[in-house]
Order: sequence, then C-alpha cells, then structure tokens
Amino acid sequence: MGYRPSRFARGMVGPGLTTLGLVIADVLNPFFPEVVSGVLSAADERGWQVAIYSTGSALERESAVAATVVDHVDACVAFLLDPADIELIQRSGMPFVLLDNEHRPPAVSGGRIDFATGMRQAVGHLVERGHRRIAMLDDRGRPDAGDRGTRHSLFLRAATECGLPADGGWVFPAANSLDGGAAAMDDVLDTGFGATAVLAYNDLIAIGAMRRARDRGVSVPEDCAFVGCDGLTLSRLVDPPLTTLLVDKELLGRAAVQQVAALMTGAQARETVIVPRLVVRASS
Amino acid sequence: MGYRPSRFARGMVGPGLTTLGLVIADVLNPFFPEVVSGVLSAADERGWQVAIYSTGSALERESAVAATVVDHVDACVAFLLDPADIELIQRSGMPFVLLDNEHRPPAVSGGRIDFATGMRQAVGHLVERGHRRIAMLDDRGRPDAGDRGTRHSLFLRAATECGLPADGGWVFPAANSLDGGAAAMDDVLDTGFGATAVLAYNDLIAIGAMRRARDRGVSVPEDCAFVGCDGLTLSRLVDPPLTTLLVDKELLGRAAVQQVAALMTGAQARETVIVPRLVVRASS
DNA sequence: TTGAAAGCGCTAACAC
DNA sequence: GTGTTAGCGCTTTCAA
Repeated sequence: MGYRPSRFARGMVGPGLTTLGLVIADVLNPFFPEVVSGVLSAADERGWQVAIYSTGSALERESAVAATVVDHVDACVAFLLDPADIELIQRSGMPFVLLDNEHRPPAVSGGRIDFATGMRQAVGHLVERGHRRIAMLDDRGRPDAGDRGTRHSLFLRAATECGLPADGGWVFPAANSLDGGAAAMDDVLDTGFGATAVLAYNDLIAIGAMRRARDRGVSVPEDCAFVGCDGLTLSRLVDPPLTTLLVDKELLGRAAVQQVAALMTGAQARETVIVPRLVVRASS
Repeated sequence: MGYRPSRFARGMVGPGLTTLGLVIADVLNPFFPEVVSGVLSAADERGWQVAIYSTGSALERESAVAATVVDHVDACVAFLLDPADIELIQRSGMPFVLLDNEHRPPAVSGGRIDFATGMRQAVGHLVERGHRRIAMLDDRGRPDAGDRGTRHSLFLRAATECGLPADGGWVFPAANSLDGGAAAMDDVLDTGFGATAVLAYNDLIAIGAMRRARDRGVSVPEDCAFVGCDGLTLSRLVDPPLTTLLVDKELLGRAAVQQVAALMTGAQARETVIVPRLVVRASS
C-alpha cells in the first residue's frame, strides 16, 4: 500500500547503518573520482553508506558543508582547507580522517601524499634534462599558499637543493582547472619569465597549460617541458603524454576508510603516507 | 564529553533529512562524475544528502545495491540494467528516476538520452564524409544488446536509412573501458572487416580504440575515422580530438533530481529527454 | 499463532 | 528559568 518503514525509527532500535561522509572539492576534477572509488569500495566492504559532499574549494561553501556533515553522518573523510572547519568536525567527536592537508593538527588522523619526495624527483628529473629555469603553476585557491609543506614551498626547496636560484617569482598562481592552467601559461609566456619547463600543482593545470603553450606555438617538450603532479588517467591520454607524479589515489581513499574503522575501535589518530612515483612521458 | 546525539532519534522527532540514493555504474568512467555533479548541486539546493552507490555494471552487484538502497534512502536516481532491480525499487514506493534505460516501465520516471537523433547525426556525418563501412563498438556488458532503442540497434537503423548494408556483423562487442575499446579495435582490424570508420558506444571505448588503431599504424582520420557517443571533457583533450555526440550529463543529473522532487509532491511519472549534439573534431 | 507493551534517544511542550 | 513528560515509529519480547 505504498507504506515505507521510517529509516529513523528503524535505526533507532536496530544497530542502524553507518553513514560515512566524504567531502571532496569537486567531482569534475578527475583526481577526486579516483579517491571516491577507493572510499566506495572500502566502505562497501564494511557495509557502510557513503554520502558525498562537494565544497568547490570555496571557503564559505566548505563551512556550510562542514556544519551539515557534523550532524548528518557518523564518520567523515574529508579534503578541507579551513582550519576552522577541520576543528569543527574534529570537535564533533566523530571519527575523522583529513586528506592531503599540510596543516593537520596532530590529534586528527590523516592521509598525506609525500610531495616532498615527489617534488625532489620531479625537479631532479627536469634539472637532469638540463632545465635551469622552471615555472611552477600553483593552485591559487589555497589559502595557505607558500606555507611549509605545500607543493609551492616544496618546489622552491627542491629547486634550491638542485642549485637553482628559485624564489617566489618562479611561482605563478592558477585556478584549479584546465582553463586556469591555460591562463597561467599565458602569464608565464607574457611576463617573459623564460621558462624551459613548467611544473604544475596538478595534472589538470599542467594539461591546460601545455595545451595553451602548444596553441601559442611553443613546441613540447623541445621549447618547454611539462610535469604534472597527481597522475590522472587522463595524463596518459593527452598529447603529448604528460610526465607526472603518479599518486595512488584509490589507495588514499581506501586507507582513509581503514583509518576511520580503526578510530571507531578506539585507535589513536594516525597518518597514512602515500609516496608518489615519477612517471616520465613525452612531455618532458 | 564526546557525546553525539543520535541521528536516528533526532530524525524521528524533527522532519529528518532527505537522503537521495544515486546509483551509478562506475565512478571511474568520466561519464558519471558529470552526472553526479548535476545531482549533487540540485540536491544541495534542496537541502538533501546524496548517498552514492556503484554497481560496476555487474548484475549481481546491482541487485545487492538495489536491495540496500531500498531501505536506506528516501528517494533514488539510478542507472540500472536488470528489470528485476528496477521493479524492486519501484515497488518500494520511494520516488524513483531511472536514467538512460531503454526498457523503462511507463510507471517509472526517467531521464533518457535521445540517441535515435544522435545516431542519425553521427552516422549521417560519417556517410557524408564518404564512409561506407562503419564498425560499431558496442558495450558488451549490457544484457539487452541489440534490443530496440539501444545504441546498437539505433546504429543499425541509422546506417540502413543512409543506404548502407549494415547488419549484426558490423557490431563488435567491447568491455566498457579504454582497454575494452582497444581490444575491440584489435578485433575490427584482425577480422579484416575493413572499416573506414568506427563509431563507439561511448567516448571511453572510442578513445581506447583510436589509440590502439594508431599504435598499430592506422592513421586517424585518414585510414579510419572515430566517433564517440557521450561527449566527455576528455574527448577534447586526446589526440586527435574526438568527434562525439555531446550530451549534457550535468543536466541529466539535475533534471533527475527535479523529477524526484516532483514525484514527492505527488506528480505523475514523467520522462526527461536530453538531445545530444554532434561535435565534429579532428578524429573524423 | 496472534496480540499487547516496553523501550530505543531524542525534542518540544508543558508544568513547576 | 529549570525540570518533567509525552510521543515520534519501529522491533523485540513476553503474555495471552
């Protein structure tokens, strides 16, 4: 007769379903679907439901999401920028794993990508190929630009370690998208920076930049080499195939769920580290 | 003191949060993130939570998901293949919108992509370019291969309408992935079918096939042209850029949520139709 | 076998 | 302002 038992009344008496909140920046950035895939399968193995929230990397949107998440899920895996949001969720007391954030408080579990190692590989590779002037296309959406541990600062450190006179002038801000990468490439070319190589915050920005460079008559990799930073499936398919730091994003998601499960059994906050691997392709 | 109010007890007394279940085949197929994006934003506008489920297009997995969904969400938007699963959800009485399924019972709301029109455009385009022998790479995972209304049968009809002697022999099954497209392209080449053009079930298969063709020395589009079928962002980025039927997948998702909302107010089952648009690029 | 009742954890209303 | 209680809709237990 169209009658449906109430989920709530039911959950009240039985053990009730665990809902894991997964907060990502943008499902259209191919980085996230891979993480989502890992989270979905690991959650499914435990019989958990996954609720997805997207912040668009917009700070006020992120706060709204954090506030919602706090009273609608039982545990949380999140990409979050604002320390206030991180604290809000942590203080809610639910199991919480923060991903890819360099400012993680020690009391919060985390999943980190070891870009320190990654950047050394990437910059080292470019220097080996003879590049002495490398532009870094940073994500301008991050409020912590240049802080210790960010790709921005790790790039500068790696470059310095290789003996390059790198400074803030080598870093160009880019919106986190193909178009953002393209616009930033315009900046690199128009300001006469004279880059023979471009290293981007992620593959999306790198691909956008590489295409724009080609459109403007720069030949890749002869005139300018390109290196990305997350190893999207996509990076293998573009022309030329992109050199990138391959990150096991699915594992990042799986490990986060695993950590949530550990927190539920009363384990201490821990950190999982994913080490990227440099994959050299035709773009460099 | 680490105390957390129970979601269930809370939902029991207050109005409680609406959770929309979104069932997709595979978050790693870039088709779905675009749909998810539309669903997320439309759901968010209504203050709904979205729980994601992935079937992997595996029939037994799909049944498990359908069974779960039925008692853990309040409404459902789904890509589903098995009629039994469709009926299960429909009979649960929750608002339900079925996407991209040619066998939708009339009592179920739906979101359909008008591939009849799309196929005519795509095949017409190839015929105009002088192609007389076109291989169709179908998704072999669909249990309804060749049924009325599928891309398979719409392809054959469109080809026939253009005066080509098309029959089942023109259709090659492919797994729904880049590798699947590559393997199917091997079939097309190895069986000596003699295609001068390949039209695929979707862009993923088309891109996989196109790359394999190139790797085997076929030049694109001179020796063989390629056309995809869903207009992924990716299709613009590959080399050569892929001719495809551009489908507004975000709109498909948004419209589905809108229909769910309508069903909640007691509206009749309806169908939304998305009309694809042929985008001609260098692959043909 | 069938039916009544207790109680899950919260909120809101009401009485003190 | 502070404290008490009814009741949300189920499931499970226990009684008839």
